[in-house]
This record gives sequence, C-alpha cells and structure tokens, in this order.
Amino acid sequence: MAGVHPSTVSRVLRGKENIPIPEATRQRIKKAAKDLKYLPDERARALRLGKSHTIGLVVPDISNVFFAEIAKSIEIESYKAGYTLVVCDTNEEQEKEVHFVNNLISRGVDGLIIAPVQDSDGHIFDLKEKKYPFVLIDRCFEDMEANAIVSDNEDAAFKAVAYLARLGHKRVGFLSGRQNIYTIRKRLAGYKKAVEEYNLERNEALICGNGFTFESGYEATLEILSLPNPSTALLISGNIITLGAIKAILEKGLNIPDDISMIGFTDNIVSPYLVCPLTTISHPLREMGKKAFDLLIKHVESKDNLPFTEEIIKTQFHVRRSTDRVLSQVEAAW
Amino acid sequence: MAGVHPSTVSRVLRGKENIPIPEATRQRIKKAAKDLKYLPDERARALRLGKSHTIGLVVPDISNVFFAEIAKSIEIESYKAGYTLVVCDTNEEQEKEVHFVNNLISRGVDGLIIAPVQDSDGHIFDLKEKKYPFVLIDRCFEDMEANAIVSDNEDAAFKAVAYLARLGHKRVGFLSGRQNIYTIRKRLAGYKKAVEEYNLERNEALICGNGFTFESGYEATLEILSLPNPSTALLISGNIITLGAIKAILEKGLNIPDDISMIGFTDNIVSPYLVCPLTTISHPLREMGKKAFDLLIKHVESKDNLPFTEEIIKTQFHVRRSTDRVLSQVEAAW
DNA sequence: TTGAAAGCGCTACCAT
DNA sequence: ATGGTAGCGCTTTCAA
Repeated sequence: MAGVHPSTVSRVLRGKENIPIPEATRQRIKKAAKDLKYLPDERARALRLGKSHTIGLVVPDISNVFFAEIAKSIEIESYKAGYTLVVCDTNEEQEKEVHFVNNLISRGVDGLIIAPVQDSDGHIFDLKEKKYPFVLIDRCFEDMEANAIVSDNEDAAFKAVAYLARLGHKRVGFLSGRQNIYTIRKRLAGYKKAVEEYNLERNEALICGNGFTFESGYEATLEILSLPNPSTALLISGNIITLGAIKAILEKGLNIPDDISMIGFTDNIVSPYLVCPLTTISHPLREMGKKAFDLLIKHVESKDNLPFTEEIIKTQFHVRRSTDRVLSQVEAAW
Repeated sequence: MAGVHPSTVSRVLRGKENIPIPEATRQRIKKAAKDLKYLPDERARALRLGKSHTIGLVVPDISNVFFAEIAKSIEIESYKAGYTLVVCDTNEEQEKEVHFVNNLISRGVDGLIIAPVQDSDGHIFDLKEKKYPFVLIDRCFEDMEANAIVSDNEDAAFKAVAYLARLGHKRVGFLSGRQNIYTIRKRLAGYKKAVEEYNLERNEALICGNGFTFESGYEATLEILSLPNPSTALLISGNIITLGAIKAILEKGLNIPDDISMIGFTDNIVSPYLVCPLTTISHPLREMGKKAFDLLIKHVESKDNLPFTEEIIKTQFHVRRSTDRVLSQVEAAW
C-alpha cells in the first residue's frame, strides 16, 4: 500500500532510526499501517527472532487469593518490562501441569514461573536439562537445585505454635493441605519442633486433612473436634480450608476464640473481617512475585549459565484479637 | 534421526492414520521423538495453519474472586476443549486493555473473552469490523451489538432494595464501584426504581464511591455514615469494597446488622463467615464462564457469520442472618 | 510409501 | 535509500 518492500516497512515500523530512510517514506509507511490497522504477527516474529517476549506462569489454583495475588504482581511486573504473561491453572492436577509446561514451551515462551503440584518432577528435571529458564515459586523440590522463591514455612509454623503454647494451649491441631508438598512438609516440621520444645500433646490424630478445598477443611476440623480430647487451638494451612474449619466449629456450637483459637497460615484482605478476626501468618506475595519475575528475566536475558538462586523469604505474624478489629502487626522477631 | 523426511515425521506424529505408512517407520519416528523429547513448535504450526487453538481472556482484576472464578471456569472449559487460555489483567486501566487486546490478536489467538474497562470502546468496534470472534462477559456496551454474557444487575438491585424496604428501611445507601460501567449503571437504575416504588429517601449523597478498591469502599462508607441522616442500610457493589465498608462501620462503633444492614452485590465463599453473615446477590459465575466459552467457540469454529447472542443471566438472592450461620437460599422469584 | 517444494509473516543480511 | 533473498518450523500439495 505504501509502494515499498516489506523489509522497508519492517525497518520503519520498528523504529530503526539509525537506518537512513527519508522522512517522506517513513510517513507514508506509518500512515498506511495506521489506515490498515496493521498489527505485526507476533508468532512470525517470535519464530524468526527466537524470542517471544512472553513468559508463562503455572499455578495450582487461580481462584485462591494466595495465587491470584502472586499472579497479579507478576502480571504487573511483566507489563512494565514489556513481557506478556500467560497464566495457566493446573487445579492441583499433575497431568495438567505437565500439559501446560509442554504447551508453553511449544509456543515459545522465554521462561516459566511455576508453583508445582509436586506429585512428580520429571518434567521439571527436563527443563533443567534443556537449560530452559524457570523459577519455582512458593513450592520447591528439596532434592533439586533450581531457582526458587519460597517463604519460611518452617519458621513461621514454629512461631505460630509457640505463640499458642505461650497462651496456654496444650493441644494444638494442625489442619494440613495436601501433605506431600514442600510448604506443608515444612510447616509440619515447624509444628512438630514446637510441639517438642513446648511439650505439647503429641498425637498424630491432631494432624489432619489432605487437600486445599473447603470440604477438606470442614471434614478435617470435624474429625479433630470429635476426638476424645479435641484440640483447643488450630493452625490452618490455607485460605479456603480456614472457611471450612469455621463452618465446622460453628456447627459444633463452639465459639472462636473462646472455645478454640485459630491461626491461619495465609493472610488476606478478609482475615480481619471474619467471624472472629483471624491471627495469621502473612506471606509477602507481591514481593515474592516481583522477585520471581526479576530472577527469571535475569536468566532469560543472560547469555551465560547463571548459577541458581534460592531465596527464602521471611513471613510476618499478625496478631488479631476480637476485642480490637484494628490490625496490629507484630514483628516475627520475638 | 529416524532417517526420514520432516514431512513424514509430521504425518506420523499427528496420527494421520489414514495415510499409508508402514508400522516400522511409524515406530521409528515415534521412538526418535520420544528420545529427543520433541515438542512441536506451536508458533510455527499456528503460522502455517492460521489457527492457534488459543483464546484470550481479558479481565480487570484477577485478584478479585469475582473474576478469578470466571477465569477458573473458562480455563476448565478450554482445557476440556483442547484450547489454551491466555489470561490478561488490565487492572481496570483502559490503556492496558487496548494493549492486551492488540497483543493477543498479534499472537494469533482464535478469539477473545473480555470484561471491558469501558472507558472507551474503539478497539472493541475494531474487533467487530475485522469480524474477529469475541464475547463480552459481565459488562457490555448498550449501544453495540455483540456477543455478551451478563447478569441481570438491574433486577437484582431492585429486589435487594425492595427487600430492605420491606424490612422497614427508609434510607438505603448505594456503594457503587466505578460509575461508568455497565454493571453499575444497571444496578443504579434498579436501585432508583426501587427507591421510587417504595418511596424511600431520594438523596444523591446516598450514592457514593467510585472505584473497586478497599480504600474507596472505606471512604465512601465514611461519607455516608457522616451524613446528618446516615443510611440504615447499604447495598454494596463489590467484594473488596464490602470489606472497606465493614472497616468503616466498625470504626464508627456501629454494629452490623443492628445499626446498619448490608447487602453485598457479589457472593463468594467467605460471605457467610464475615463479621456478620452477609446477605448477597449471587452471580452464577461458573455458568457465565462456561456460556461465554461455548459461545465463543461456536463463533470461532463456524465458517459463517453467526448472529450475535446476548444473554442476561438471572442472579440469586441469599438471605443470611446473624442468628443462623447456615446458608439459606431464597429464590429471587418473590 | 516417501520426498521435494512452497509458503504462513517476519527480519537479518547482502546487494545495489 | 531500498529491494531481494533466505530461513525460523511446520504442513500441505504434488510428484515419484
């Protein structure tokens, strides 16, 4: 339409200012592009250039605010950096994760951020072998060296149980999510350490649940409350589980926190406004997302083989009391 | 590696069973593919085939459970149908939306589902002009014929206010989100209609707020509570806003629902477990997501120009009382 | 039964 | 200052 060769169009439209092209031609081409509402075909560019300026994010549940927050911060960072983010939701299903990882590679994303399901790791080892840039977030594999941004689950669980112990609790229940993933194993380790150190009741029946759904939280809580000696406090590993637990507690006619104390392992915007203000462990999700993105891009844009980076981020402890609905933030340092 | 021509490999790997290729060759090729961990380059395929089996979803805030639920259901449907979903979060910024829509088209998605920011619509008209398949979800443009799946906001708002009127309220506040979008305009219309019909106090100051953030909910509520005659009930247009409103109400030392009643315009999994169980209007988000996906795919896979479909989905009214934390679902039919 | 060639849209390189 | 050409990886058509 501008009467010039495609290569010339290409040069003008990507603003190669250093190439000598008369202003007249430039304008003609730009006008034509505008009139035609021309959009470059990014597939073709990616094919030609070997770079897509796209990264993939694979999370187990985008409808859980925990991962939605992470996704949001990574989205914001990618936009700023001129990358497009592709988000995939595995629904905690290993098969879907493998599918998505392969699919994303197939479509030429420059790198991946993954919160893995952790029922298997072969596909992740494949990524390493191919030297494909990727960063694990929230969950990592302890027997695998890889880029990872995780939070300090063990320490947080320890401090939470210690806090309950100091309030006088002797039987603390632990509502776990899926037990074979990194975060839960770490939290369980911290829980057990505190149980030892504070000489609380050791009872496997107090460790209950195996899933991140509302129902599993509800049922696990009912189990614990039906014990001959039910726990007087609960440490709860997830946003949605917490709601199931509340339902069970209320149905049993119990009061929170008079009859049973709760600490939630993830904080979110509703925590202060629940039935009873919920004391929580807060994960700096936005920060984790940003760090994961920055780390990934560093690897994507570097020519050399950078060494892997693993960062464990400190959590914070938010004490919330029913007497005050005002959020008070206590440093986890005690 | 299998000693055959790429075209033969292509034929085998995509299971063109009708093409006569000896089983021996087939096995050789499949083995080689497996050993090499070969993954087809979807960019190249898309380029060649003119079809990417990818659809794009553009939402204003993925960290809001409202859109996260929609995203989740669309994700599930696409996976089942063999499509990959690309989710983009515009953060309610028009500029980002235009960027994402163009970007998605550039990368050859087969169709788009959009919950638009609605500060402008030129880029949407462009889609229509190019006959690009797309479906609007949750928010549509009243002066534009297009595929759309929305819920019955006006009716829902009317019934909610009517419900409050029947409880004896005379001054009902309306906490709106961004006022220039479809959903809010419709809700406002329903609100005003009920105010007329039930002869409630007409006062523009009772309509307050312009944003979907926690802060805007907080501040709008403070404004309403600071009126000479504060409202005795609130209709609240959003998940996050609701939390800001609760904060404001509690800070004022008021009790929910004794001093002030609340109805939330979106229901979610935490609604029953807030400070006071929240009566809500529930949008069938999963159903809306599925309908939007099915409609989009119908258009994507049809050769002809199908007529546009606009569907308005009924909402439901969930009455929740502080005396019972058990969810009681009342048909919106009364 | 398989290979060769063309082309999807783009851009880097080499010519002119 | 611009045009031609090749090739990214794939699939389809035609040829053998």
